[in-house]
Amino acid sequence: MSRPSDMIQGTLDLLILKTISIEPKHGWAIAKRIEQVSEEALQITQGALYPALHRLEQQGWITAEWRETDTGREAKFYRLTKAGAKQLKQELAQWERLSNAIGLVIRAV
Amino acid sequence: MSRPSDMIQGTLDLLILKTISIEPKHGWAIAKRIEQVSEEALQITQGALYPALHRLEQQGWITAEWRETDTGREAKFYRLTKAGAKQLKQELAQWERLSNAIGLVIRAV
DNA sequence: CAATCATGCCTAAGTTACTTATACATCGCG
DNA sequence: CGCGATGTATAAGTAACTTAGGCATGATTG
Repeated sequence: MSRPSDMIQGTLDLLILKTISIEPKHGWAIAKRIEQVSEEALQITQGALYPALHRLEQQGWITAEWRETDTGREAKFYRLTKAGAKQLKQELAQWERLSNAIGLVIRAV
Repeated sequence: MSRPSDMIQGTLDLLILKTISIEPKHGWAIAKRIEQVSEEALQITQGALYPALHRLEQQGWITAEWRETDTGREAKFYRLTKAGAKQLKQELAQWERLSNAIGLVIRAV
């Protein structure tokens, strides 16, 4: 038992891609940003975050580079690739399509 | 490889509960109804449907009864229990909360 | 009248993306 | 100098799918 969680399965990739599309960030900052923007409704655990980042990197949708953070430590900054931007667009469209569809069902009478 | 699918993981229970909350239905009809109401955006495969129904029944959220369909054949009609109605309410609230949160993230600038 | 499609229920094996738990390192602070 | 915050990472377990079957009956059609 684990549900209900503070995640909708399969949306993490979308959230990550969207977040770094605005500005490259390191993993920890990506998670914090998503949590903050969602008003703490979404919680990104590290066990979900890092595997997702590696997944996205392996797909060629993001690339990593070690840089220094504001706080003066080394961290892996991720940015979108061109393929990643395309993927983001697709995942956004897919999300809109499916979440609207669910809306139709749950508001049906 | 299987994604992207025509499902958002974890929402099938909600869709089923909502659908039979309007009127008891048999499995096959539930799937057809969801597909129709969603304007074919959602596709419910039988491999997802029947395990979900058994899951929900085991949780005590729905109960089954063999009855005759319009087309004159025997089918298992499912209806919501009281606990199921409560569960539906919770899952609706959870969906609203999380899908809104995702909306915040994907519309952030 | 036989074949095929639609209706209806079901299960097994494989995959994916989570959860939970753990490990490790550095920095700032009291 | 210990502890919380910052930062990356992996392993084991699990839930809910996908894919691919199987089975039975009623209706349609060539």
